[in-house]
Amino acid sequence: MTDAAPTTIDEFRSRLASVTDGLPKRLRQCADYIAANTDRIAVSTVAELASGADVPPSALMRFCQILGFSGFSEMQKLFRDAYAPGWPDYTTRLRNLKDSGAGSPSALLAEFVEAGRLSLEQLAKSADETALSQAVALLARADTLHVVGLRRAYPVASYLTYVLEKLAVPAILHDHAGRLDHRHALRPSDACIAITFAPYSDETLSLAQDARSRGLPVVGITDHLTSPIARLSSVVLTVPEVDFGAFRSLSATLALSLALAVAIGTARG
Amino acid sequence: MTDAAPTTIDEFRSRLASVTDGLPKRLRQCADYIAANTDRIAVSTVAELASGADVPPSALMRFCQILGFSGFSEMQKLFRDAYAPGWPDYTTRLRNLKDSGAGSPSALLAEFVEAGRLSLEQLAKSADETALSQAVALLARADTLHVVGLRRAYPVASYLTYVLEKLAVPAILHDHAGRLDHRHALRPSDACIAITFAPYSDETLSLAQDARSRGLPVVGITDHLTSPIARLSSVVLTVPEVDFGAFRSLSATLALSLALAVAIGTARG
DNA sequence: GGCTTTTTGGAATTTTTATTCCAAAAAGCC
DNA sequence: GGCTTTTTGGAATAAAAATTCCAAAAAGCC
Repeated sequence: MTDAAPTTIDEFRSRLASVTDGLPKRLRQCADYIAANTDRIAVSTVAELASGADVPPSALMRFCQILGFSGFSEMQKLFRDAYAPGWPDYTTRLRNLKDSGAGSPSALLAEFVEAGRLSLEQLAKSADETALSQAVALLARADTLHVVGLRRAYPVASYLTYVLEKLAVPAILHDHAGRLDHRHALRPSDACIAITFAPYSDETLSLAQDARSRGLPVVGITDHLTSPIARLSSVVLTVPEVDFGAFRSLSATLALSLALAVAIGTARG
Repeated sequence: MTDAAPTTIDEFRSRLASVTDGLPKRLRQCADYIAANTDRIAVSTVAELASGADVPPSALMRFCQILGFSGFSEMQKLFRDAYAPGWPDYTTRLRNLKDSGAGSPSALLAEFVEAGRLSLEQLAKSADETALSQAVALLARADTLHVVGLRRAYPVASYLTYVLEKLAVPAILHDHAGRLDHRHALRPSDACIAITFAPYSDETLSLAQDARSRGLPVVGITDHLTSPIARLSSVVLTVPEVDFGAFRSLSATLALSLALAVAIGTARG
């Protein structure tokens, strides 16, 4: 109760977690609200936070003291010092880039950077952890992984295959080079990763279909749960990719693919 | 002078820019300091900002009014409210993902998302606008673009080629499939884009060397100005890609490549 | 160089915000 | 059910911050 005040945000979080249980009703409301709105501490007043937590200001004051601070101000100082908004000089710079005129290379770069960043943020927010774990489990116990992705999904498919290979996971990239078809390489103990975005590529769907009818598990990486690949897949991973102009950044898709590959590599030991 | 107060941060910035010239000494100090520290407005007091700008608090108050606000508090409100969509649940969510245990798929995803985001931010901060414009100019007046990038640079090279093709810019991907070599396709009126990261691929360097000795302009996309591709290039674009584990996110490289491709497409009309 | 206008700094004031304290309510205990 | 302890809400107070105002200084003008 009279411990020293947390001096870092990580310390703050663990203190918060350790103190939350065994707190009376009102103080618990404070703890819950603060945990869910940690980011607003730096820019709010006691009254604002208290009303958000639906408690009187005095309750919130007491709560700050329970965490070890002398009062609200001391707690706020921690967050104000650490405050680095999602736009330090980064946003300023983006703005400068864009200001150099619509259509200029710099402005385009700014747009694509922004599209990539948004995609990644949305991925973090919307990623389905359960599906991801299922996909890893499924793919980790397969012998060989068959990766397919064409057109704009091709860079992802090729990188995924590259990383899998580096991790000593047997993987075949079905790239349709020379219209050669390796679908007879699909063995029942294998698994398939199919990547496709609207407009969905027939060749990709066809390979997934083939894998499915041979009894291979199929993991689909696509843009929506309504994508045609969904019906063919055992597990579907959706990626909310933000386009700029007609082109998608692929940042989110690559991040997801990398995570998938490394998780598979780890699971296989 | 008595315009309405800015209601968005963009508006704020342009107001600031338009008002800065023709301001007396002290007020100008305010303008400069605020422009450089916009991000701290939300979490500072008048006194703190004033002392940062090395002016008395009253000067800063006057400055707020010149911008159209009734006072400092109104200006601060703009930034405190706008802060909501910076980290709101995104950072919390990332944290949750990571908390699910080191090595878990979710934790890996969080790491790659973070690596990608950092890469993009650094790219925005460090991008060399001049070099980018030069590269676009050089590539826009070439007949055919020869794109080369192997191993981990291959996904980038392939996507770049895909996008160029979509934009009706003639492009050849030198993918070394079947060890076939297209270097005789290099014509003096063409140009070359070579992408390579440490450890630099010999084949990529060799093709760039060839292009150079035939008098083609070479644009290098690489990790450092000291990269071996730099000596072979007419223009070098560096990308500060953040790795996680042994693998790079490629987000920044792809964003840069996309911007390059679209700028070339636009410049060619 | 004197006069007018603009700019400046700081002290005084007002407003807002944080913090304390205590009586009432609730919860726990015998 | 009465007694003790804990928890709570709100009014009172203290502290801090924002804002105003004005006299002095500086700059501009004739």
